[in-house]
Amino acid sequence: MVNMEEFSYNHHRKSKRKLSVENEEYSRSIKEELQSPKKKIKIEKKSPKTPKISLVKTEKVSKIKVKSLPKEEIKSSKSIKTFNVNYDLENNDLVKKNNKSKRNKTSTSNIVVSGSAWTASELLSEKLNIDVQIAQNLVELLENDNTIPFIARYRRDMVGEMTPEGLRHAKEVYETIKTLQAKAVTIIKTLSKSDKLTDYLERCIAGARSMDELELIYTPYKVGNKRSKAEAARQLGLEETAITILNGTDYVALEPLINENVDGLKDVADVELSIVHIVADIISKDLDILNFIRRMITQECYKIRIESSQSRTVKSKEISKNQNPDKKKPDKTKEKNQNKDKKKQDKTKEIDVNKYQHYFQFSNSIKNVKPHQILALNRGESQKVLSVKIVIPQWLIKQLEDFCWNHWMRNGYEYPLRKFVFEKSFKDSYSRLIFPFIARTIRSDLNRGAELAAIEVFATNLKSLLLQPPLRGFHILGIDPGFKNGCKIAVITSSGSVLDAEVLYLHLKSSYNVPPTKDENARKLKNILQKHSCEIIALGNGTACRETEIYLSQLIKSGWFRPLDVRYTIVSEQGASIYSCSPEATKEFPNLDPNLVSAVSLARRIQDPLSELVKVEPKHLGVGMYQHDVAEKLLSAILDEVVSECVSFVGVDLNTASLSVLKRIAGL
DNA sequence: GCACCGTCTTGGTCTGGTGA
DNA sequence: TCACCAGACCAAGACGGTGC
Repeated sequence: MVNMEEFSYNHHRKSKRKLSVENEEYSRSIKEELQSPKKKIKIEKKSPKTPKISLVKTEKVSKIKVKSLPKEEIKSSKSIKTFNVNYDLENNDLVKKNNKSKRNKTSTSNIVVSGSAWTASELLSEKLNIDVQIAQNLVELLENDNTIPFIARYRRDMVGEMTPEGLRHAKEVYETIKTLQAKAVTIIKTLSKSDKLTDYLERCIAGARSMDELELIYTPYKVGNKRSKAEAARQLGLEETAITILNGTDYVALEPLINENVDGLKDVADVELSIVHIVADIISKDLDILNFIRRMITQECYKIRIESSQSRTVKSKEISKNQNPDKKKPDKTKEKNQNKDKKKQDKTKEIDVNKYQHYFQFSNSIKNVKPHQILALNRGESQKVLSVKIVIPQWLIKQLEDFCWNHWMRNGYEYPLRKFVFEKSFKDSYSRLIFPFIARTIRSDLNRGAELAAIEVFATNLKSLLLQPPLRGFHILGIDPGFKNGCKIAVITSSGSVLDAEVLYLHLKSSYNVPPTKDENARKLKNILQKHSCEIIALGNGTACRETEIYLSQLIKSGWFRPLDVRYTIVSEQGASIYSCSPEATKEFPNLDPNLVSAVSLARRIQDPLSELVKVEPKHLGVGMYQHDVAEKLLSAILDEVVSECVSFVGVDLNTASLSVLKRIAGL
């Protein structure tokens, strides 16, 4: 039997919604009233948009009025009892007791009323634990398309001196709230179209404070898939029988239902199977079960594991590699399968399978698994190298089964058929519906968390990169190294204008005995540096970087550049070539070869990193973890904000700033 | 702003292969 | 033969682009 206390619902709003002891009896009776289909609830809405709803107790419990009231009044009034029942421990108890009186109903009637309706600013204030007024200001600012850097810099007083990081988090929460609102509207529309919407249900939907909660309320009302087994069984007219068996309201015999001319009703086994499909469907969509599962995932996350192994495709590829083709002649069926697998294997052909070696026998609890591991597993899975699965311990499955048993089987007539159908249905429901649902929920939760973590890492790295200290007041020579096409070099002034640009071959020749000082290219390099009094070299870190570095260090060691004191530094080339071919670069350097533009860009990257790096799209700067696996839209939105934030932080000289920098100024 | 279309994602189910 | 598993398939909805 399930110990309900183990599953006390650790909800962040628990304190707000907890059912007070003095209200328990009252709430129970209200709940029974609400669940009774015969009695109607009178609803009075003062504001047509977002009514604040509370249930007002009158003399007779059967008369319940829903009234719109100011928040303070709701809090202070003793005569008015707010109806804040939800899925916590007390409530589960409540639901159990109510079940006795509602055995004949299907699970869809068992809806638990949520908190009162809310406005975006109220929910934002609640979720972020900030003042309602600040939340309201924030919502207004965001609604008016003010960017995070702008708010952080010029509207700080309105948002309680929030940091840019805090504002970004607040914006994310606000976006979620907006999505929640939109989803609630869609659900209400859908339900009203199918005539399933009641005032009560509408309030529940409007009061849902998270996607999970909304999903829980909506799930029992989702239209079944026409192709599903349960729907097919319902088409045979077996739903009523299935519900009677599940609730145990009567003895049922299957023989009278047999019809030899109809598929699914041909014999007792057929009828039984169809009933099992319906019961399995009811179990998987029951609100209390879904609620239990959600708590199970939250509270037992240390016990639920995510595991990965080599995919079958990779395994079979390895086996076929090791096997001697002459030794065994493949039979026809195997040949057919091999052809089928060949396509899949081709996909993994070019992927370095060994990259995923750490994940060939990977196992971790979903609580402890790291975001980068989730992203790696996802990538491995999408490349068909890994197969990832969620593992739920047997005892947890047993607990779920016990919960289901207590939910339906504790009451009603006991007879072997009922017991048999329930056991079979639970097995079917778990394997076909519940487990895939749990796995999907866990994976999507983990993915969401991992994506956010990856974006956060990206944003932090980008910020550090952009805020590197500049090296002002020097002439700088940039080198974009290369073998076949030579090293592209460019000298810039202290203000970034191009003085000289050409191609030299700055690496040791095949005959290593020839010192670089005897090389014509070394002489040319020396002349350029002396001509422009340039002592700093920015060397790109791409192809031929090491060879060019050796060449330069040998020249410096031998005192080749004297009397100049030449030094070099290695600069990241990420995005430089993309920028050099962009329309912006063509506009800036109309007469310069794009290859030489990248050398200019490298020199500018150490002279004024921020001004140069803002010209490149943040995602091309290569400072992110699994950046190609996260939602591109969200990533670019956040990175754009980080860039604006950095530009605002450093400040801009309007007379000299490029268009790319001016575009990033907050508020412009 | 709206309708339309194609593409992608998600949820649910089925099918066929594998190994005990 | 059966249970289990991976992958394929399908339907519905979401989303983005395009044209009016």
